[in-house]
Amino acid sequence: MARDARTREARRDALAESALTTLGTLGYARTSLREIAANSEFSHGVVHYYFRDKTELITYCVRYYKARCVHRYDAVVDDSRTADGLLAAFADKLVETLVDEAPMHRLWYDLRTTSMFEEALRADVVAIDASLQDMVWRVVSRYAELAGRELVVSPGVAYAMLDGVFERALLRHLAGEAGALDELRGAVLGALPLLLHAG
Amino acid sequence: MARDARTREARRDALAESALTTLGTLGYARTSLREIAANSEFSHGVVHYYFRDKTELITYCVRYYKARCVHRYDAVVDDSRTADGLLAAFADKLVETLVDEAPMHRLWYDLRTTSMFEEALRADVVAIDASLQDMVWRVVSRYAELAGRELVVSPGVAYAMLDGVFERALLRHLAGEAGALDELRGAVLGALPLLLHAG
DNA sequence: CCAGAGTCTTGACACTCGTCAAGACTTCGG
DNA sequence: CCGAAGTCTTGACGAGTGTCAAGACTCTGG
Repeated sequence: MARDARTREARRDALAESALTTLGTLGYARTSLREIAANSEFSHGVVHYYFRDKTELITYCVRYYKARCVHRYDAVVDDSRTADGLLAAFADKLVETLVDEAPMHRLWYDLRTTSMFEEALRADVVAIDASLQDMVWRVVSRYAELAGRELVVSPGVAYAMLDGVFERALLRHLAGEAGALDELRGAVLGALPLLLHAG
Repeated sequence: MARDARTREARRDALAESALTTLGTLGYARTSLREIAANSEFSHGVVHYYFRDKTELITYCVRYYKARCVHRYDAVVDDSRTADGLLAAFADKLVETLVDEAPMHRLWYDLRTTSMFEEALRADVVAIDASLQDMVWRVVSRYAELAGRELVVSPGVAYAMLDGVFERALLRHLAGEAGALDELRGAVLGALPLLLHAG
């Protein structure tokens, strides 16, 4: 009989979970449906039972991924009581997530870059990028508020700069460069104050 | 008879040229040797006459690409006589190259991201990244010199921040967002002064 | 308990890929 | 002008891909 819609959604999520694991390991281009299925408890044919095609699965994954990462630093914002405390906590959290979720982060950069070539991904990537920008802006603007000073950059520029620093750290970390994590922490501690108005 | 070694090198360069065009259009993952050959005056089999395998061709392309882009802003550095003049010229040049060579830039980001998954690319990517960092540092340090002030960021951080801003602008430009170019120019004009010591 | 709807597996399809071998074409020294 | 060395094309191969259809399995309502 018709299975509960909730169960069906659970199956889709389970496949998305396996897909994200595979994508984080192999990257977007080298991930096949058979490999995703092999990393799950199902066979390769079942994918087309729950998803129309590969694109729909990937898109579903991307949204699934987004939902669980855009509030990663909210606790830092809520719990910090001083500008310096927020800054230190944010830097530490960035380092932590870079290490703990390196595959997911490189997957995100992979998807974002791929969207420069494949229009099918573009809309979702742009939406996630905006969410990440908001996430960063919550941190940065709270930081300015605690410091009692104005910000001299727009949300987009603040996000772009921090993202550039993070992407570089991820690349170096994955390349096995030992100093990458400390450089990330130091870069954030040094860079965020620059975004505040001198007065 | 044995063809001139110079001619052989010219063939390799011609293939690299076609490969770069194709890579810039389709991206690393979707570029096949047949497609590269189709964009050249040769047939698909000739690739293995001049290159051992696909990896060697790609690697050759990457080095070929690097050689012609890492001195892109040297004229800006050499010709500018004031800090503000250098800043404006640099911002304009960034916008210009983003527009004129968008496919090459997205290819670079594609290769860099792919190197997070494929170790074969990593060494070359790290080398190019270092060259780009040097290129940016030549601009930034000359800017500080002309301004008569010290820089408060390391070469790595300066590069990462500018690169983040540029990558974001490229993404938005390719997505058809009209304001991307002006935002890039404005971001650079606003951000570089922040890297100078206040005193 | 059993018929049937729902779920999942298996195997096949058409296609593309990198690679390579066989041979045709080109060029040039003798 | 001929033969050989160099250059290039053609066609094939095995592997891997997304997709889908046919059937086996599972579970539940009557």
